[in-house]
Parts: sequence; structure tokens; C-alpha cells
Amino acid sequence: MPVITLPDGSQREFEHEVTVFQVAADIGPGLAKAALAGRVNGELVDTSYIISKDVELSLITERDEDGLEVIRHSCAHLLAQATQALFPKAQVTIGPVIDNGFYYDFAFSRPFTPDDLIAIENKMTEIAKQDLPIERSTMSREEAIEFFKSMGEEYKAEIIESIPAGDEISLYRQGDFIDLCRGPHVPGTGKIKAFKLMKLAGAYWRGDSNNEMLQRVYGTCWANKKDLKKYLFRLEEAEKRDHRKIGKQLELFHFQEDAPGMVFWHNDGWSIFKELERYIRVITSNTDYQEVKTPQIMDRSLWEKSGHWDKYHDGMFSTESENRVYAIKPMNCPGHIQIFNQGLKSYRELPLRMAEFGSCHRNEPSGALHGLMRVRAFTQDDAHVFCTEEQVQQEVCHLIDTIYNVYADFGFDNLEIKLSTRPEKRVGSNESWDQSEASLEAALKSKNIDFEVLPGEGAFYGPKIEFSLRDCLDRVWQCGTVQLDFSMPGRLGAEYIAEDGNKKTPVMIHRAILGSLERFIGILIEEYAGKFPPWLAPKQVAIMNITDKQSDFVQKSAKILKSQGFRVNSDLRNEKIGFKIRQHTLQRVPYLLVVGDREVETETVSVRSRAGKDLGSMSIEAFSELLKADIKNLARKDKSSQE
RNA sequence: GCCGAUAUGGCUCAGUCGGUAGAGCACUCCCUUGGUAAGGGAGAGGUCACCAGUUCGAAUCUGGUUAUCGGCACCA
Repeated sequence: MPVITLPDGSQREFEHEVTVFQVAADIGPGLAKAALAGRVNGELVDTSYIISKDVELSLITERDEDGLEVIRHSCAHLLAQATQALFPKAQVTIGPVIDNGFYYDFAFSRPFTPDDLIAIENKMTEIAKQDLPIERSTMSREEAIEFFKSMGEEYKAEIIESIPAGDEISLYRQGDFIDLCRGPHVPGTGKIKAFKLMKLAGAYWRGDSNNEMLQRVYGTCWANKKDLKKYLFRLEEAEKRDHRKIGKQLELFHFQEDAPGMVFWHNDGWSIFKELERYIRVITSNTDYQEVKTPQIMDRSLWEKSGHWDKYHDGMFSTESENRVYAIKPMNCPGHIQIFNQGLKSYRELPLRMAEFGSCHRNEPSGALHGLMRVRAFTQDDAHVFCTEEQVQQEVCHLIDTIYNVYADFGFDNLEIKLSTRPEKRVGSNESWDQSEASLEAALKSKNIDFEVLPGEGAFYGPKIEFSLRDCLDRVWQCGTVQLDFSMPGRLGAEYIAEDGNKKTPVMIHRAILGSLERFIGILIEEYAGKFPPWLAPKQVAIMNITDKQSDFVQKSAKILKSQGFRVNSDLRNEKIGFKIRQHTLQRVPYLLVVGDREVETETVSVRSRAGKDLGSMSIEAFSELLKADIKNLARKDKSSQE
């Protein structure tokens, strides 16, 4: 006699066991129709789940986050069913839910074509319309292995073999298609109403590049057609923000075949780059850093001592001269240690903070290159803090504060924080790893920061905190980082004289705030959609005349603004004002100043914002004050801004 | 690196069945001096990514190379 407690606290009692569906039907026919799954005592189950004792139950519909997840998961099965209906020899593997949809990996003798994708999607629609019931059943592990092997599904059999012996295996059947799955699923294929297959890709079996490559089909899936349409529209809009596209439109930079993965910065892109450098220099000089510059190439033996040659020489460019091999630096730390090693250091000099805009080269795999986000030549706003073990905690906390502040200046409030711990291939003792992982974790916790732990993702010399941002298509890119290193200073002979007169090895903290300036600019372009806040905008002001008569006044005004350090573009072309406005607006110039006879007469400029707002006429001095104030705000969201 | 797709004036793209290329924008010149997102006219501009092959003939078909795009793997 189960008593069922619903989320609103109400209770229903039944004479006998009931399914989730029956409870929904008991509440009302509308709910029975809408029910996709249930949550029984916190666990997601099918609507066919039988309740035999007292439980708490909530019914899941498409309006729940969980409901959408169940629909997407069932859509992955629908994809597999349709694919096998068309290509019976295609083997199924896995098909999980991801952001906005799902994917499914298949093993098939020939590559799927874009036409195949259309055919599969049509088949999916057809099956959905048939509203086949989706039924759960169970088998023992051994039975299941036999079952899938007999169907020629080697991959499924392999998955089941890795499930602990004795466990019960659940299977889901829809029509003549049956798949191994933990579930839950929607009750019938008719509940899957809004989906679209998006792209084909290769993916390694079990995510291991030593394994064969499968074919992955990505799909998106939503509760209804309207949400699907909204998503596709959002995607289209997001693609317009692509930094590669905007980089071309605004002539910020270009790439060419002769230097894959290396940026040709044009004037306007370089202007942003310089502004970032300037900004970071203020931060470092305010927080007691030295700024240094170290050689671009150094002898191979140095990289052997540091451990980089052994682990990364495939990814390092090298060159030789007079029988010596040099590596082009892939990072700056060994160089900084060489500077630290000049002269005896006392504990009194610690923490010693050393910064460099380090130009690094890494021979990234060709397939990894991605616009400004992943390049072969990049510049880090790199720094290393040499300190004692006692100073680590405080330094790390201080760095976290700095990084948070900097990102707020750019208007980011969506930083993702990760703690990456010891990888398999590493240097240093387990004790030092214990210690360094613990101190990073403690620092994060002391600041009440939410973070995700990524086991095994740390650098080979130490664990790291990563600060990541997302691009326009939600891909995650690591930007800032704080890394602890108890190994490299020792390997490269760094020492200081401690209070007791003995030599000790300092701890080194590697840190980058923006990370790679190239990547950070890529992120900024997408974040702002090219509409840089005035302090970063390559051109802050465009000043234009209406007819030739006002040329002198325009030139005079432009000169005044330029002399105050503003980036000004004066446009004296023989074009209509509407045409000029359009061009400078498309170039995303924050302020457009128009000068006609009226303005010359009153010695003012007519000010128009990038967003098209008329800010009225004012003297050039008044405009200068306005711009100054706007620049001072940076891009902070907690301060007012013009747009 | 792996799987798939793509590569045509500066940019965005069209190009049928294999018969040596076309548009819009940008550019140059001329007219126009016009008040807040495209004024008009004329002109110039391409070894169709590169290298081979098939063919009387290749932007188009085949093979290879390079780069780019979407994923996977990698990311000090």
C-alpha cells in the first residue's frame, strides 16, 4: 500500500503497486500525457517504473531541466535506431547527452556523407511519428554480452565487459532496435519532437588516439520546435562574433600559409595588443614585479635539465649552429631562473617576482590550431614568483585576487575555475605534490571560490589553478593560470640563503593573468563582438566633415584630441555624411563626431555613439572629458557606461 | 597527428554536361558639396591554393601536397 508524497507535500495512497505513469494519470490526463519520466526518492526513473513502497515522487515533463535531458538522451537512441535501419552494418557504441543536444558514435566501413545525414534525419522523423513505445528490460551481464555479440555489436559487448560482474544490465527497446542503457528514457518516440543533426566528425573509440576512429554524429534536440528554432538562431548570431571573421572585417590581423599558426598583426590589432601590455605593466609594477626579457633560443642542454626536452621535444622548434642545437623557447621559466641565479640571493629578497611578456613558440599539432585561440607563436603575460614555502599561500591568494580584478576590468563575470592535479608523467616527489595540491586547494577554499577538480591534468612539474573563459560557441579556453612548482628551481640550481645561513631551494609559482595575449584578444573580440570598449578600441573617435568647408575645423579638432593621446581617425573624404557614418559604425568606432556649418560656427562637434545615440553638440574639451571618463571605466560591469 | 569537408579578383560568393571565368562590395577616375547606416557614371582587376595525371581541351575528372573549417586526440 504505497503512499506517494508529491513535491507540493500532498500525498496519495494506492491499494497496490503503481507505475509512475499511473500516478500521473491519477492526478490528471494532461499530466499523464506530458510525463516523460519520474524522480523517485531523488533518482530519475522511467514512467514505467513500479512503485511498491512509500516514496517521494516528482513527475518530470519537458519543462524540467531533467526532462530535456531525458528527451535528448532518447533522441540519441532515435539516431542510432534510424542509422541502423538505413545502414544495418553500422555498429553502435555510445550516445551521451551534451550541451544543447547529444551525439552518437558509430563504427561503419565507409564514411557517412552529408547526404547520409539528411537521410538519417528523415528516418528519425519517420520513427518519431510512429510513436513507438520505449520499453525497459534487464539481463544478466553474461547474457547481455552474448546477446550483443550475437548481433555483431562488438563495441557494446566490450562496454558491458567493463561493467562489474554480477551487475544487472538494463536494455531499452524501441521497435526492432535495442540498446544497452542505464536510462531513463521517454515512454515513446513520439515525445521527441524537435531535433536536427548538426555535424559529422571523427572520434576515437574510448577517447584514446591509439584506438580506431569512429564516426560521431552530433545533433541538437529541444523540447519543442520553437526552442529548436531559437537555438539555431542563437547559433547563427554567435557565428557572427567569430574572432576570425571580425579580425578580417576590422583588419586586426591575418594568417597565411607560409606561417601556419602564427599571427600577422595589423596596425589595429596590434593597437589592442599594445594596450593590453600597457594595462598589465601597470598591474605588475603596482605589485612589485621586476620586468625582464630572456633569449628566444637557448641551448638544448638547458631544456634537458629543466625536463622539457624529454617531455615535449616533439612540440619544440629547434635550430642549430656550429654543431650546437638550440631550442626556441616554448616557455619562459628556465630563462627566469637563470636571472634569479645571477648573484647570491637572500631570504630577505623573497618573494622575488619576475615578469616578462614572453614570446614563445610551440609546434602544436596541425589539427589543434584555431585562429588566435591556439597558435604556434604566442606571447604570455608570464611571471614567476620565487618564494619560501611559508610564503606560498599568501602569494597564491594575492594572485587570485589580482586575476579576479583584472577579469572584472574586462567585464568578465563568467570565469570558470579548475584545479588540475598530478598527471601520470611528472617530476618531483609525491610529498611535494601532496603539499602543493593542498596549498592551491586551501587558497581557493579560503576565498570561497567554486572550482572543479581535474585529476591528472596538472603540469608535469606541479598542479595548477586554471581560469577559463568561453568563446562565442561556448568552447572553453584556458586563459589565466597559477601553478606551483617544487621541482624546476632545484633542477636548475636556484638557491637562496635562509635565515639560518644554509642554502635552500625556493618554491616557484608560475602565473599568467591573461595567459596568451593572442588568445585573450580572440576571446575579447568574441565577447565584445568587435565593439571594443573605448580604452581598448583601435580607433576611439572618428571625426568627419559634411562638406569641404569644415575641413580645417575637423583637422584642428583631430589634432587636439590626438595630442591628448586619443586614437582618432579624421575622415575628410568627399562622401555623404550618411555613408561615412555607416562605414565608421561598421568599423565599430565608439564615438563619431560630425562637423557641419552649425558646429564650426559654435565651435562644437556633434557626438554620436556607436550604438547610434545622439549625444548632442559639445565643445571639443567637453567631448574630451566625456571620453576620458569612459576610458577610465574600462569595461567594468559594476560601473556605468555609455552603451 | 586522426576523421570529414572546403580552397575561384582585396572581401563575400556564383560558375550547368570538361570548351581557358562572373556578380555585389571594395579599388581608380569623372560627376556630385550632400546634416547622422549605402548618391550617380565609367574603368581596371583572376596562372581558379600548389604539383602531377587523364583528355584534342581541366576551375570543373583522378592522385598527391599545403592551408583553412568542424570534431577527436593533444595543450608545458
